[in-house]
Amino acid sequence: MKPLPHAHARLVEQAIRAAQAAGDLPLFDVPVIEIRPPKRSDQGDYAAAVALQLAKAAGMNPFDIATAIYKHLPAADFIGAVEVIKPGFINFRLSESWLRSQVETIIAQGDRLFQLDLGAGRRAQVEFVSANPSGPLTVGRSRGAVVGDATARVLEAAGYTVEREYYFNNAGAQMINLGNSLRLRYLEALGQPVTIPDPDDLTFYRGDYLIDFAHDLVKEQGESLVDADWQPFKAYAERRMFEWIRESLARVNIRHDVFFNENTLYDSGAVWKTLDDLQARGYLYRAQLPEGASEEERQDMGGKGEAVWFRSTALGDEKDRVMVKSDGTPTYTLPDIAYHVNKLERGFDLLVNVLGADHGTQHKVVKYGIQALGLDASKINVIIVQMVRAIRGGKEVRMSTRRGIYDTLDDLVDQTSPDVVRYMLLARSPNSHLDFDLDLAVKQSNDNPVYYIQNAHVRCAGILREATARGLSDAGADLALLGEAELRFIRKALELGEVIELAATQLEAHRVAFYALELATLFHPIYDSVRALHSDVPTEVAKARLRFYRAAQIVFRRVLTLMGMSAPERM
RNA sequence: GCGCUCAUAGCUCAGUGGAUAGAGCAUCGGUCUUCGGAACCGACGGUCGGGGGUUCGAAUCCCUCUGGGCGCGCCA
Repeated sequence: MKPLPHAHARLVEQAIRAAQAAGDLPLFDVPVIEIRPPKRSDQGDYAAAVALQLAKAAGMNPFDIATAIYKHLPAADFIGAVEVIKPGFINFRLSESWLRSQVETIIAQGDRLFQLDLGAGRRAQVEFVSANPSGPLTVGRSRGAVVGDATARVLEAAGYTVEREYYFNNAGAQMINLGNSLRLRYLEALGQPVTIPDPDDLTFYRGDYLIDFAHDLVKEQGESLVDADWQPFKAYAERRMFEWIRESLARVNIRHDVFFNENTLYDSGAVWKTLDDLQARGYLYRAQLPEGASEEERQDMGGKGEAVWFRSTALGDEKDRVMVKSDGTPTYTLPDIAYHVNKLERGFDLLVNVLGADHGTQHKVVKYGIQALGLDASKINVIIVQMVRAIRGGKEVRMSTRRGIYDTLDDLVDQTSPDVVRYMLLARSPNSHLDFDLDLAVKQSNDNPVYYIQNAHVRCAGILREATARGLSDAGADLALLGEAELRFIRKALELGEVIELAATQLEAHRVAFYALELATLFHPIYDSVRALHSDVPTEVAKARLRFYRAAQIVFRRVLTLMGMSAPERM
């Protein structure tokens, strides 16, 4: 099954060429033809504005162009009627008999409904979450998690082979800080005199979970670690956090295929090789200050030793970036570039990074790095997910993992449900900010679009269950008995193809969430009036309607699954 | 100050240069001999932040102003 706009567009394109050949239209390059459902149903099921766009190129008035296209339009089984309207719109209406037949098509497709082949089996990788394992997964991070997973699902539906990857960021200073923080808590748990740093000391992680870890560690290791440095503590904290984050993600139905460990980039030498390659291409220099540093910067940054700088300004960056600090250790950016080199080496055709807004600059530098190495940076696509602001009691809760202030995904799931959380975090354009009112989320979780959508599925399942109990089968139903309301739903259901295509090509998985709500909004009134098992309904009509509900159930299940949500049989 | 991003109904938000800008929630008023009820119907609610521009056509593109968020580290 292909999205219907393509099918229409092909007809229009053929018509334009035929009209040109016949001399009804002048010669011009045929543009990409956009077909879409109009806002109002009396304007047809699909409409083309191509004649208006062509007016200038063709030197004709739009209505005459539309008429010429109409005249040469080939026949097609899915087309019912075509109209040319005032300024030059061409409005298509789907054939009713064809629509009826789509009920069987939908049932036959089942869980592969609108499984597209845009990806043609090419390999895509979606990297998301990729949080430092320094604290539990926050609500803010969870947004990227949900968006990332939904994007992966949409790409799968579009025909890509998708890998979900978590870049496990376990090298670097923050993890050492984490190890040191746990070490303090460990000594504290042993009753040794320790001074817990004050809240402004951001090298100390103050979350209570480290206190729990410390007590567990005492149970497991006793006093054997009193003289140890940060290393065993880092390793322990990392392992525990890793398990925790993975469990939290699993609760909302998110599972990564690959956990890519930053340390391996060091172990394999990839980090230093990337540095050498940048050097060989002439993009590095050693200096205390970046080239062209201002007097101000000289004063701010003077006194430090020589660092290795990446001349990213040569590629359009606003300033050069440090790759190796004056103490000889790399910044985060260098392994990140090495990581993306690694991704490209693994042969993915499409790379998607889901990042928080606070990493908005970082990915640009990585791209400059990839470019500097002569690799194809255009394969790297970035979804910037804007920040989530948590609101509680009408006030903003400033979140900070280091300070130990945060709302976790676990808390939210505990208070609502995995499906509610997924939907709330998905049903929003990624680049719009999200104010998450936690009180409201909990309070309204029973009066939520999520249940409205799921209830559509429940109702379909329920009626089919009841039909089975009554010994009524929908096999061989006469779909000619379906009414206008049912066909209206089928029309909308067939838009799923376009939704998947747009969501995949534009990397906008939230479209699925809004579409699902529209579909449910259309469904419930139909369900209310189109009865199947009522005693007034003749058996043949009942069978046709049951067939319709079977198709509807498949559509809802497909849509819910695309969002990573459950499709319950009962509620 | 610079960069990115956002501003659409009371609230939370959709809206791929097309025709009369849409949902959910809230509010108000109805439906329901319950069968399948987390349901249905209706009403209220808009200078698409302000101002210019491009276009046959702008919520959508460009400029500018205002107001939020994020970034601007030899942190990650």
